[in-house]
Amino acid sequence: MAAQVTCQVRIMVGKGLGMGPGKAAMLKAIQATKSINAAGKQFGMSYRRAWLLVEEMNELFSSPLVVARRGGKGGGGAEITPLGLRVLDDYEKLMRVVSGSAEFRTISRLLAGRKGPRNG
Amino acid sequence: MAAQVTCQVRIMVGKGLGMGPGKAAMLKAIQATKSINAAGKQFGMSYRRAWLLVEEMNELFSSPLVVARRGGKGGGGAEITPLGLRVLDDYEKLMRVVSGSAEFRTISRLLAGRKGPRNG
DNA sequence: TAGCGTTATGTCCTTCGGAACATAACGAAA
DNA sequence: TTTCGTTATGTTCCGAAGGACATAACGCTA
Repeated sequence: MAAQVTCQVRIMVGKGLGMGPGKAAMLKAIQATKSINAAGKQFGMSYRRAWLLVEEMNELFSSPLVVARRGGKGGGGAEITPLGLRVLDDYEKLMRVVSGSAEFRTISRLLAGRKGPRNG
Repeated sequence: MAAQVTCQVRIMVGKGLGMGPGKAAMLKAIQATKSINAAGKQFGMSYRRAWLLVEEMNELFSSPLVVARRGGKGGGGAEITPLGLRVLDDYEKLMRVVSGSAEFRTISRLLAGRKGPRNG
């Protein structure tokens, strides 16, 4: 069984990560679960790490991608803002552009046809 | 001064990195310098690390992307194979596709217009 | 044959990202 | 006012990745 060949796109701000697969997945999961905690758990991620990702995203853009409230019904929750939705949509479109490109398919084919079995 | 917004593409094989910015840069530098050692130094990289990158690439594809010889005139050297050249070309084309896409420009603009100054 | 610069490879050490754990704040509902 | 689940934040610990250092192999050239 050959390991799957996939691609990732990272948007860098200076030397740091602005937007990537992890943050995008986090946005999507928050959109679905309305909770930072629940979203993080979908990836086997500690709440702390999930929250730090959200914090990072919110700091990076001119206005937050995620708003959260604590206390109250269900203990609290979170949801993505219109800006968050827009960024998420654009990122996913970009992923489709790359995944569907002839260049990716070419490299992918070359990588898939390698010799021995590898981990992963 | 706003930090520069750039993008990276990573081709993953299973959980591991198949081709990315570092390996592509390494390929390009070897092509230019005909030396793993000299190529690595261009990025302030130890010879060991540079060689490990090459080793990894050669193992990943069905045939090597880089061939090296030791001893002889100049102590030895390295160069990229036709397959290496092809992979490098395709990767660079893919980078241009992403960099030139409307989606990247959109996210880039949103990131560039953020609040406080950041490191990087 | 001695010298030189590069490839090839092993070992130790440091650094850093993330995991694990702990704790406080919050506000609706019972 | 007690309970509950979530957000918010600090501290400590560990493993993996990379850097530093050491050494051998190699083959042309002088």
